Formats: sequence, C-alpha cells, structure tokens
Amino acid sequence: MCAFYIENSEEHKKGKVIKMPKVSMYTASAGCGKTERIANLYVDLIVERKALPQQIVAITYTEKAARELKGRIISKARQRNIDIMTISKIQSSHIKTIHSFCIYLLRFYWMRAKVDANFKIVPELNALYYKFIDNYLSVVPIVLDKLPLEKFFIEEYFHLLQSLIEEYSNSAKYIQKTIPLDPEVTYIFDHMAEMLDREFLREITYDLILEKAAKLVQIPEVKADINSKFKYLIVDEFQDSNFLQKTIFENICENIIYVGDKKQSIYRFQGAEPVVFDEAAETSNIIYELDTNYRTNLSLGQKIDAISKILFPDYKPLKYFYSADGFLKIVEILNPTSENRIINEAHFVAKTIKEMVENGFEISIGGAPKRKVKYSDFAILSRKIQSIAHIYKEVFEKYNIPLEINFKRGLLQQREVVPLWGLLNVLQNPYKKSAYMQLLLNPIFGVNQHQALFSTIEQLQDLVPDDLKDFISKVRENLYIKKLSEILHEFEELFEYSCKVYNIFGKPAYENVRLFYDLVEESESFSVDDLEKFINLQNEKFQFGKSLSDSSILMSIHSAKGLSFPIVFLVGLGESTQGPVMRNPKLKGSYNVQSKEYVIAPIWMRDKYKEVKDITSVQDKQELKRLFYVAITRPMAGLFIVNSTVKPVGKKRGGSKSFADEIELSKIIEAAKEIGIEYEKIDLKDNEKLEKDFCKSFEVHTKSYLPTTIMEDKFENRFRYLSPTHIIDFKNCRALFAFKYIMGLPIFDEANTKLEISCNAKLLGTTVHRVFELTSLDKLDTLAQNIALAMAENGFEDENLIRNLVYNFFESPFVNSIKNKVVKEESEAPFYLKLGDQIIYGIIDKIYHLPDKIYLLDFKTNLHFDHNKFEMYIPQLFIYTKAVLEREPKKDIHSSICWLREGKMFEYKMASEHLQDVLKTIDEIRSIKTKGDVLKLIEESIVKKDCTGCDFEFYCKDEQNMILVRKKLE
DNA sequence: CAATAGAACATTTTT
DNA sequence: TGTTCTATTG
Repeated sequence: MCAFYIENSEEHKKGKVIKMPKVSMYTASAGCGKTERIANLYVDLIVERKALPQQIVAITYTEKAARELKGRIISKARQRNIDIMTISKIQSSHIKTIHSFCIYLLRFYWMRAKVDANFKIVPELNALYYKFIDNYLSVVPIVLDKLPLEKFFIEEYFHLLQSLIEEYSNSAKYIQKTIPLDPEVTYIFDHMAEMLDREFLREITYDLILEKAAKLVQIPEVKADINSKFKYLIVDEFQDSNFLQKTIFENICENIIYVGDKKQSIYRFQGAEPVVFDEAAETSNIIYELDTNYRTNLSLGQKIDAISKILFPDYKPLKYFYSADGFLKIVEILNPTSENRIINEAHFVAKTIKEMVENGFEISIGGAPKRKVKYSDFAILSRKIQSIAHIYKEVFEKYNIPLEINFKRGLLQQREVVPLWGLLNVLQNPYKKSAYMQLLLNPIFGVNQHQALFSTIEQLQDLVPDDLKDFISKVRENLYIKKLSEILHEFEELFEYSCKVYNIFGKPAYENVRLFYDLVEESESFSVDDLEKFINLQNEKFQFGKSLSDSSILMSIHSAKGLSFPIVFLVGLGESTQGPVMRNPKLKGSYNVQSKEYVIAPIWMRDKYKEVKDITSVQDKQELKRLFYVAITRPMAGLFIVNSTVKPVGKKRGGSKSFADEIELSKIIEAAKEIGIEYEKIDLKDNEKLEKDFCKSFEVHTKSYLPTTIMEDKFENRFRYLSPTHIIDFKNCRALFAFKYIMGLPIFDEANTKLEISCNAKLLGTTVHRVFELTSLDKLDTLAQNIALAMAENGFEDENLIRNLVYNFFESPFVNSIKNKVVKEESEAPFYLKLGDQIIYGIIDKIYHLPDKIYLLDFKTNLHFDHNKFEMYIPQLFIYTKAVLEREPKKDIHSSICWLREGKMFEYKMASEHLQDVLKTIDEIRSIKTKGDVLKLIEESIVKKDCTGCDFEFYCKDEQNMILVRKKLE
C-alpha cells in the first residue's frame, strides 16, 4: 500500500464514530440555473441566519467563474436588502477557486501542512522528484532490470524517471484508489510520498497544493479547527472535481452542497471523472434535479435534446421556460484541398453573421420581445483556439466585423512569443537579466539554459548575436518615438523571425507570432507597460461578462463553459483530435469504471499496459462527446454546427479522426431530417479568389537561416557543461565517473547500515548548509533560530551535532577577525566560468566581501581533514578562485575549505599548474566520444584501483555485474 | 480470413 | 515517432 493512501472508510466505520458531512446535491443540465440557485442558497443561508459569510465556502474551478459567482451573490444580497456590513463581508469571504482556497489553508496551517509559509507556485518540481526517485532507485534497482537494454542505458533511465514522476502526480488525484500493478513501482511511490512529506517545500506545484491540502484537512486537530470555522460548503461545477478534491471537501464542514452536471465533465486532464460525481450522489442525503431550462428557447432546446439523446442514450429531455422561436442548422463545407479548410470555414461564419445583421434577422432571448441581431449576439466556439485565432481575425477584418478573441491565457507566455516580449523588454531595460533570458533561451537564439543561468548581465549581453546587438542599440536611440509595432516590423524585416518560428515550431506557433504582431499594432503603444496593459485589458474585457463594444467573440469551448450567447457557431469540428506524438511512457494509468480503481501498469507488463491504454482512449472519446454537449448547450436562440472537411480524393488511407468523426456527427446528420434540423452542404469548387487574396498577405518563407545547434555527438553535448565535482570525480576514478555521469547507474548497498549512514550524512550536509545560507555575519543573533528552522525543514534531529559544527565556524578566530569588516555577503552563489571552449558551472557556499579582500569558503560537514583530501579539492578551489577573480579582478582573493568537524580552515594558493591540470582533465573528459571509449575508461581504471568504500564498488568487484556493464556498452 | 506492409497523420483544454 | 487505417499477400 502506498503511503499516500488515506485510511479506508471501512475502518472508519468500525472504529470511532466519525461524523460524515451532510451532503445535498443539485444536478442540473446546461442552462437550468445552477449559478442562480447557488447565489440564492448562499443568500438564504445569510438571511435565515444559518451562517455568516465568513462561515460559508463557495468553490469554483476557474477564476472567471469565481468572479461571476461573487458578483451574482452580491447583487442578490443587495436585492434582498442585506446590510452593507454583511455585503462587505461577502466581498472578502471564501468565494474562490479550489486552488486558492487550498492555498489559504496551507498558508494558515503551514506548520501542520509542512510547507514553507511563503511558498511560491511553480509550474513543475521535476528536479526534486528526480532527486527522490534517483535516491530510491540507487537502493532498490529491481525496476531497472525491467528496462530493455537495446537503447543506451541512461536514456532509458531518464525516460523511466519521467514516467514515474508523471504517473505519481496523476495517481495522487485518485486517492484511496491507486493500484500500481508492479510492486516495485508501489515502493517507489511510497518513497516519494514519504520524502515529499518530510520537506518544508518553498516551491510547490498546483497538483501538490491539492495533495498537501488533502492530507492537511485529514489531520484530526486541523480538521476540528477547520470544521469550527466553516459551516457550509457549496461547490459549483462539481463534475470537474477529482477524488482528491472530493476528499478535501468532505473534511471542511458538516454541510456540503454539490452543484453540477455529469454531462459537462470536461476536465479529465486534471483528473476529473464522471465517476466522482456518481460516488458523491450515492452518499448524498438528497438529490435535487433541476430540469427547467431558462436559457434556451423551446424550439432550439428540443433539437438540442434530440442531439443529446444521440450522444447519451440515457439523456432526459428538459422543460423549456421560454417558448420563443429558435433555430439549429448543420452546415458541412466540402473543401477541394486541406489548405484552405479553416479559412473557408471562417469565411462562411463571417458571411453568415454579416448577412444576418444586415438583413435585420430577429431573435428573442430570455422571454424579451423580438429584436434585430447585432454583432455582439454571436459567439464562435472551437475545441482548439490557438491554431485558428489568427485566421478568424484576418477574415473578420475583411468583412469588417469587429471580433474579440478570448485569448488563450498567456499568449505572452507562449514559447514563440516570449523572445519577442523579451526583446521589447531588453530595449527598454538594458539591465534586466530576465529580459535577456526571455530573448535568448530558446531554439531560435539557441542559448542554453545553464549557460544563461550562471551568466552575469554583461555576459548575457554578449550572447546576443552581433546583428541583433546592432539592431538593439539603433532602436534604443529613438525609443518612445517609434511605435512598438514599427520596431517589431523592422525586426521582422531584418531577421525574418516569424519564418524561423515557422520552421522550428510549425504553423500554429507562426500564427501566434502574427497574432502578437497584430495586437501590438492594434495597441498603438510606445512602451512595454502600455502594451501589457492593453493585452490584459483585452483579456479582462470579456472576463467580466460583457463586451464594451458591439463585437462578436471567438473562444474555446472550455472557457465558454458556464456562459450563454444568443447565437453560437460551433466550429473546428474538422480539426484532428490527434495529439502530439511522444515516446510511450514507461507507466500508464487509467481509471477502470468496473473495478473502481485507478490502475497503473508499467510497459513491461504488456497486456495490462495495453488494457490501461485502451481504457484511456475510450474515456478520451467519451469526454469529446461531453465537450460537444457543452458547446451545443450554450446558445439561447440559434446554433450553427459547422463542419469543414476535405473532400476525399480517391480512397483514404490511414490518418487521424476529426472531432466530428469522434462524436459521430454523421449519425446526427442522418437523424437531422427527423428532428427538424436544417442541413446544408456547401461543395466548394471555385473559391480560388478568396484563397489567393488571403495567401498574398500570408506568404511563408521556407528557407531556414538557422545554424544547426544540435551537435551530432551526444557526448559532446553532455559535457558542454561541467561542474567542479565532475572534474574531481574524474580525477579520482574514471570508472566511477563513467558509472555515475555517463551510464547513470544506480548505487547499490548490500546492507542498509551503510545506506543509513550516507543518508544521514547527506541530510546533515544539507541542514548545515542551509544554516550557513540563512545566517549572515551581521545577524549572528538569529543563529539559534536558523538552526531550528533548517532542522525542521530537513527533518534532521540531532541538534547537538549541528550546533557543534556550526559553532566551530562562527566562533572561530577567522570569523572574529573579519566579522566587523564584511561589506557584502553571498550565500550559495552560482557562478559560470569559461575556460577555452569549456563552460564550468558551480555553486560557492559562502563569499565574504571585505573592502580589499574576498574570502571564498566551501564547507565540509562529513569528512575529517587529511592532506590528501585537500589535494583532491584543488581543482575545485582553482575554479572557484578563477571564477571570482574574473568578477573582481582587482581584489585579493582567499579561497579555503573549512572542515567543520575540526573547525579547521585550509587556504588555497593559486598556481599555474592547477590550471594546466584542470584543462588536461577537461580535455580527457571531452575526448570520451563513443561507448568504446567509456568501456576503455572503466577497464583501465578497474585494474589499478582499490575500490573499498566507493559507492560503485558493487560493479567493479562483481564479475557478473561487469559482464552486464560491458553488454550495455557494446 | 488473418497477418502484414506501408502510408498518412499531427501539437488542446486550466489552476 | 506511435497509431490507425487500407491494401496486399498467403
């Protein structure tokens, strides 16, 4: 059993009486007034004095939904004459997304949740996970045996780690239900859960927020405290919850109200399953079914009902409150070639909207009398938005129809747009490091992450290609005089940026870049700040529900959820549903509805793996149907379903299925006549003119001007960056170097004792280093506090040991002599050093700057001093000294290693033979090019070495293992 | 009828 | 680079 399993509810029942929350549930099809009902429930609770605003938690899944719900509740409260004090309480109450509520809980109970109180949210914690699994696999390597050996070992190894991380995070969402079929995988997951539990993380992912919160609310004392705070929990769009979120809900308070619609569950990529909804329904005390639709007009509603019946066999038709007229039309566009498929679709949509507005087409919405349509009555919804946004923008411009595009969140964060954003920032802020990184760290400018990370601002400036450097300094001269769009235009002319993007990232990325250019032009801004404001405003405009001008809107189906529009065009049905192709992951998981388990199968269990994969693909297809359902239930008065396809030339072979294929649109078309749905087929033959017109402004250069940045030889790339440890290890033992850094072999230990010692040693090291990081010489009085903090963070318990080591340093004569002279202090200072072609990076524990001198210190916690060991560290000391010398050439630099056990410091004297030695070692490392070289390295090294105590002696000593190693290197 | 060869396809959604 | 479909082969 995994450590993250929560106690089984059976045991709960047998043991002490645990109060289960009282659950009521509202299930409501689209348009049946869910939000309205929630707002009423909320206000009722307050009016009837059942709870205060601060005692009610209302949860949604998107920020937009949270804002909207809060707005609704407040306006309801005003209507009901609730006093202004209470309304202001509502303003600041817990009406928020599940994530922001959990963030609140974690920060409030940070000690119990074991997170740093000021944790930051980051996209991924892969480095941490890698470290954990790596530790584990070095102890129990059975999993590794299951990897196929045909590929070079290290690749397979990293691929395995990646899959483990991925599936570990996924499975955490299926609390109580995860079954890794392979016992070894179970153990690894256990290990990871344990490690994550121990750390006081300073950075945390969205998924981890929920995991940590789920664990937190199950701690009895915490639960009691939370329960005393909150009386009611209301969850909107409950169908989008996963098991983990449900667990959190069940521990917050005694009264839960779930509101949702199973048919609208479209967040499987976040672990939401319709089954979560079913389960909650089973345990709820009462289920209310809302079946009167207040959104859609009767005649349209009935047609949507008929289609829904085809999608979901057990679908029940609704009652419709408004009986005004409505229409539903399916249009199929048959294109001669795939080239203009989307463009033609956009033309059809634009043309239809134009005609309807100009002809004064009349609609009635929400029971109001008939009125003429305007542009803002139309919404265009698509499953994929970013690949079509630009095309729609251009086409609608031609028809002179204002179109708002509900941008994919973070166009500015798209990898192809980031360099442009970086460029604009670089122009205005010559000393902003992050701007240079945005500009350079991508395949277009080809600067490596490591290289930039350890560079100073000057070095970064040097990494800018010469022609771009010239461009930047030229543009800076008339900054704020030229519009940003003009600057970008020149940039594009000069560097053909969009063409490069097209060649590297493909068409959708290219279109994003054009979209960005268009936006910049539209904004007419002169400064980055203005541009940013403009783009944010574009986003905001729609997020608050009402557009300011009379314009149609294009948005994704996902973001249209919960919204309604007078007339909807559902487009993009002809787009393929095939996703990006990747290597098969080593583990795959899926929720098995029959067995009610989330099953994780490794690739080495071939049959099970296939089974799991099949389940996933079936569920993916079901979700597409729900997505289609969400789209067709948005309109109030009219719906166009547009499917733009390519006429098959001859017989079709292979390929992917489109959205329309997957939801079996053909079945719906078959039944169209019977239902009374209008159907039109547009067979395009001579739409040549549109194509030509469009392509002129859309020409794509195909020639690539990029140098190839990827070197042929993998080893070349691997050792472009070396750390001092690499060099020390290589000098020490070549076999160790090969095992550790080239082959990525795990470390074995026959007895656990050795492991425990080394584990403790590592822990001691990180704890002590953390104390040194926290403590600066001018604030020595915080030392005791820092020790306590570091120990809590790392879960290290031997306080005496830590104190000894730390005081050995801080009470040393050295510290006393410099204490009052230090002008600047740096901890864990990263550096980057270039020796010829070689880039070396490393981290210096401590740097003390005195007016005329600089002291570099490296702390050793575990080793006792002897002279040989000092010799061993000479390359490291040389590199440190050299790196700092380059930064501060005029100062006198003293580098030392500080053995904390004895409190002894040993100073290094720079010598030219040390440079020669390092260069020689680098040369040797860089000359390793083939597997044969690696093998030679190992064989030569083994003969002459005594390996006692080495982490890798397991390999060298055992002939059987050596046979395996040789086989891998053949 | 079953097995196999080979061609065609393609980058999403959100906190 | 894996999947999925069609055409071909035995």
